[in-house]
Amino acid sequence: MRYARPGQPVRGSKTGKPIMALFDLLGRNWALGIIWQLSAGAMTFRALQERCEGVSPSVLNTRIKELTASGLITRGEAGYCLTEMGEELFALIRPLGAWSMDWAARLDAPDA
Amino acid sequence: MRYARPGQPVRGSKTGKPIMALFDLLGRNWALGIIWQLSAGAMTFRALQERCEGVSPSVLNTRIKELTASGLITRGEAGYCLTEMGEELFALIRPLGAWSMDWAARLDAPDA
DNA sequence: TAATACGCTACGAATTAAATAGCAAGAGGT
DNA sequence: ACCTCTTGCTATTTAATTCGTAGCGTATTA
Repeated sequence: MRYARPGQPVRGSKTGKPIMALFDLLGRNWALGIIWQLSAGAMTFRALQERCEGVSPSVLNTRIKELTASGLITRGEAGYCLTEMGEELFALIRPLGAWSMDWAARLDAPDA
Repeated sequence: MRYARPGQPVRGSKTGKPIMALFDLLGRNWALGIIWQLSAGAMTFRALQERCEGVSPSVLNTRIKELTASGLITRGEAGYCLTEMGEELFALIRPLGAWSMDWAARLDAPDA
């Protein structure tokens, strides 16, 4: 398996620029969703799967491995959770929650 | 083609929550990279393709349509560019640039 | 002992992306 | 008119990813 890591070429990025490695990592199905859900606290594999609307275990497992290798999540006593870096990243993407609601409203009423 | 739009079920999201629709949209290959590159200003299809490390035209074209339908990018005189909403979104993800460099450094030296 | 929850793995099918070639339209020059 | 170039994009084939489902092995609880 090929993991997205800064400093080396990754899928879709021949330069290995950190931001492109990050985009490659996050630009996979459910990667952002997993971080988002884990921000609520540690949870088991199956709880996480359920929160991610029943994503298939194979995809979930793959994402977990990628995110773990990238130092964003880890597995503790209470299940999977964000690492310190993962919490930092979540703090950055957190505003997307509020913004997405604005976005949704404006897509419904483009003349706002 | 099935576009990611808030308010209705999308790929991987049966609930239609705005944040999940957004994650679905951004969680596709090159979606984030395209927004990132367009923040530098309007550019032609081929210029954008070149900046995205030679992404295939079919993928680029698909992403352009999705992002256009979602109101994040548009096509003006000088080529493709971010809409007002696109600029807003970029402002939110912009901090990822600096953070990703920290992240890269800490992955190389985990004992920092 | 049975039942349950757990973290996964296997595998075929479906979807998505990549790679490459090339077309039609427009601009510009000769 | 003709050639050349750029542009936006489509077509086609092939590769990679994701999905959906079934189920295994272990641990815990009843």
